[in-house]
Amino acid sequence: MAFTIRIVAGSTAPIYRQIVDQVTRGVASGELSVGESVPSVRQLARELVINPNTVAKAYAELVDSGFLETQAGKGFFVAKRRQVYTKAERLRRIDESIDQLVNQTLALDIEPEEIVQRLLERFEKNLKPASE
Amino acid sequence: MAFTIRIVAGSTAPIYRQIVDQVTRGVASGELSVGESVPSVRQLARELVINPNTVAKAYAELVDSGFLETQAGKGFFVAKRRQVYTKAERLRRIDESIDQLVNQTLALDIEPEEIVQRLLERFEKNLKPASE
Amino acid sequence: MAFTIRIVAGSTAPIYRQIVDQVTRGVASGELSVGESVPSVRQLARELVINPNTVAKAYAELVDSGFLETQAGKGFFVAKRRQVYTKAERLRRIDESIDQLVNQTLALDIEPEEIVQRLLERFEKNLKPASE
Amino acid sequence: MAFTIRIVAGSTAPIYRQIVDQVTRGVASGELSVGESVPSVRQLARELVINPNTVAKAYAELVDSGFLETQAGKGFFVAKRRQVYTKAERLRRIDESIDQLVNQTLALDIEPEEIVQRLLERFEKNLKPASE
DNA sequence: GTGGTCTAGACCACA
DNA sequence: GTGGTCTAGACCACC
Repeated sequence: MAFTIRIVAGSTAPIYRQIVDQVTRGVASGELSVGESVPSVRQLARELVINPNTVAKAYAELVDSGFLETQAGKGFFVAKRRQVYTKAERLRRIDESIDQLVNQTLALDIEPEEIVQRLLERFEKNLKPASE
Repeated sequence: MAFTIRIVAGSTAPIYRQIVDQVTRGVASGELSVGESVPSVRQLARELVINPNTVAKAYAELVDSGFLETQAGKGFFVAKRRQVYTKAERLRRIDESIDQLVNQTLALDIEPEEIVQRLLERFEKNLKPASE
Repeated sequence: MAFTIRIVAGSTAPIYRQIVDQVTRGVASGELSVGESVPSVRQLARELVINPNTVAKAYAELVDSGFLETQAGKGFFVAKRRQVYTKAERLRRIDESIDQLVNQTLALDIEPEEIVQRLLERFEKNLKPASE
Repeated sequence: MAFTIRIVAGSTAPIYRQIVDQVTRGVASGELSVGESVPSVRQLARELVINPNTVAKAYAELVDSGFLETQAGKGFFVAKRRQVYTKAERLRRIDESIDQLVNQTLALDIEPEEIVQRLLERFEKNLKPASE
């Protein structure tokens, strides 16, 4: 079964980010297993009707962050998971996102409980290998 | 003690965003009370060693979202708190922040439980008008 | 025929306001439909012979009030119509315009009846998707 | 009975505008009659705790638009009403305000009927010599 | 002194 | 090519 990636046109997230996120999730959820190949840059670009540069950029970032490996002439494969950022660096980055969420919660006058509930729902939806 | 704003150089958040967030927090936490003035555009720009336009952009956004009011020739003042956005619009905006947090969590391979815990800590710290 | 925007030099309204108003009308009248793109910041700036920042400021306001959406690197698009502001906030904003009209009417010594009549005419002209 | 002017601190309208508007209304409503004197610049500035320049500027505009006359060494008096703008010019100016109101009505998705009703209320309230 | 608007031009991220 | 951010500096209205 081929791993499929979908681009949401209207999304605020840039296309290359959407690709990165979906591959990341595929690996995290186990839908993509170590050693498995992902679509070639050109093929995925054709499928999604986007610029190959955009796919290449996404894959480059995935290689950089340790999710993919490239084998010259053969394509991209799911890498053995390794951490590229130190724990401290990862927490610093995630804390910026947490801060922003807390700020928005205050700014929009929403109950923290409501935020936590929505966050948990989102985590559940994204962690199970979607049947969709 | 005067209300102070600090810009973090290494942050991914743009300067004007950092100003918006900190004033928002100041108002939400009660550190800034209704009718109180905030530093003038030029003064804050001098303090932070940034361009006045950058401060003006941040303040304009705060006026639009109902946190500040302006009196031409006199300055910006903390506005009476009011609900500007519909519930649907507020959820739409908060969901963008939640999505970003979920994506980062997966991308950085951090346990959702850890995120939720950190978020709860942050809420506690920010919702009680800290002694700080 | 492409959607065109015109700037009136002698107007008291600032340029960016004129752009905001005309795009708003275009969307409200249906001349611009959902998903359609508006001229790029740079192109419109060239056409109107104004600074790109001025266009950007207008577009940013239109995004904030829910009329446009942005896709970085691709442009601005007409957003699906949604209610962004609470009823109270909308009345607060419209009352500012009403106040200004009443003040001008008194200052210019014009009969209120004449104002009401002109206003009604204007509503009729603008609310039916004109053949123009 | 002295003619009193009140300044609303939180208003978006500049102070000098508020003075101009209130004197204009006083004349239009008949509360101030031809030949009657208005408070001196210095006295009004003291009363309102504002800068005398601000009062002077307002009075200058009222003289310019024909509502007041000045008699050297004696003060300012309500002038015999005369029109300083041509009818066409007055309509052009008022039309800008009408346009803005129509735009806001479209932008905020408010029923024209509601606008007309609020406008009429406002006219009524402002035309009768307020007992307040 | 204050804010509001506009220009010119730079650098970056994204497609 | 697109938008997003920031700087530098101008001119105006208002206090």
